[in-house]
Amino acid sequence: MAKAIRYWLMKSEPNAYSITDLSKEKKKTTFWDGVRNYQARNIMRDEMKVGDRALFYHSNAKPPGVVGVCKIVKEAYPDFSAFDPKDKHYDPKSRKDEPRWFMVDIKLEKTFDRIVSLDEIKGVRALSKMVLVNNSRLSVQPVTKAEFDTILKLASQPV
DNA sequence: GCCAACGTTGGC
DNA sequence: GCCAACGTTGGC
Repeated sequence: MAKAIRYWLMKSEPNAYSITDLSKEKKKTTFWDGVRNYQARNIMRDEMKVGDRALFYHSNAKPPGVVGVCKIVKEAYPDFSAFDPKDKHYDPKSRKDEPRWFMVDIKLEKTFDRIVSLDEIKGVRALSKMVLVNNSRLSVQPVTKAEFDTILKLASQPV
């Protein structure tokens, strides 16, 4: 039997890159570059597998919250934005022969009819253990299947 | 724009 | 290896 898929949450500031931007991409697919946090990198590099699902979260938004679902379509490979001195996320310590930062490709699967806001998430008991609520700074984080399903259910219900 | 909570850096 | 200083994240 195939290994069970896993669930994640990935943050982006909509000012920088929103779910609408992703929806306009060719094949609705993009590479998740610019992650410069080791914990987040390790998750992408070591744990994310093709077929896994990720909640797409808008941070620094009004309101912040989950806005859709994506699917991992390509497993970790070197984040080339770290090699480009002109890139905002340039890191001279990452070298092509020894890359420090990695990224995955994600494909938009569904944009929610409504945002499931952080405020709402905080009010749901079943979601009180989410990493989002307890270690709010991690930009790529694990989500349990139960949490994932709960968010999907909320998104399908009127506010 | 503020600032708390983290993460990273670098001197020692 | 400690820890102060600094930088970043992200909610508010």
